[in-house]
Amino acid sequence: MKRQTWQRAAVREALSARGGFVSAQDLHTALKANGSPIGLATVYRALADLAVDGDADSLQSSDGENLYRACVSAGHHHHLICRSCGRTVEIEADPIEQWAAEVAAANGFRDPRHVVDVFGTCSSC
Amino acid sequence: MKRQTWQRAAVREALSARGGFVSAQDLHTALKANGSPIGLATVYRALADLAVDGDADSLQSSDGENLYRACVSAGHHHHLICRSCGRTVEIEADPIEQWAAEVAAANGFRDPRHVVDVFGTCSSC
DNA sequence: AACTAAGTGAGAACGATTGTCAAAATCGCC
DNA sequence: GGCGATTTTGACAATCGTTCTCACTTAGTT
Ligand SMILES: [Mn+2]
Ligand SMILES: [Mn+2]
Ligand SMILES: [Zn+2]
Ligand SMILES: [Zn+2]
Repeated sequence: MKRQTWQRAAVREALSARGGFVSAQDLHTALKANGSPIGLATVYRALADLAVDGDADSLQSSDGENLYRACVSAGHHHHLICRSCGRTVEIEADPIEQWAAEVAAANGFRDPRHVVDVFGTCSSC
Repeated sequence: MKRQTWQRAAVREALSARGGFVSAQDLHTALKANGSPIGLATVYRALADLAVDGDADSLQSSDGENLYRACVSAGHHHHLICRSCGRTVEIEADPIEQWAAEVAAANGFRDPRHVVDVFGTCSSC
């Protein structure tokens, strides 16, 4: 059974406090800066769990880091991410969902998953 | 000026010989298995150059590896990739191109780029 | 309180990628 | 063909994000 620890709560809360996407390392640094003695490995584990449970979105940055963000909308969705400041807008992509399913089926691919993220420069940047 | 070396030619050729996406390490292993004394760092450099020059597609796998593939169709396109055997189909995504541009503009994002890849299990797997 | 399985964390280990730098190879030129 | 300036190579070290190890702690149960 999954146990409730102050560490997981702290990660959850720190992630929400941050607006956009953060790396595990940055979140760990932020937590320590606030006096928390939480371990780095624990932050990694908590974030991975949150992502699995659908409570956080995750994506890899262009330089290979895994970034996490407290999920605001439930269910499947995609992201519009500012490549300068990290500001993120969650977007629906109804036309894409169907398109992905169709193109997979048309080529004999089963169990399709897709990665659809749009990067750009936001109006503030 | 860019010099022509047998190493770059070998990487180019090995990449074409492979059908789908390969990691630098795997391609290096394949080259060595064929008797080539090429160095690993050189394979990394050659692949990066090919990608920059538009002669190879690149993407990061879900576990963070950079994968490369000899580009067959010129211009912008997307991929349908078998997560089991790496077989890749290049696909057009006309509906997505327009959708991405629209959703970026609607949210005030400039200079939009998008990542659209569909993963699945191909009919042979 | 006692028990037990799950969770934690400091540090080691890992793995893909990049940096270093002396030796080797390419290209333009004579 | 030979020369020299410049680029490229490759063995190896270094980086860096992430995962593993394992002794210790703790949540949840009885
Ligand atoms: Mn999201
Ligand atoms: Mn392609
Ligand atoms: Zn921005
Ligand atoms: Zn396949």
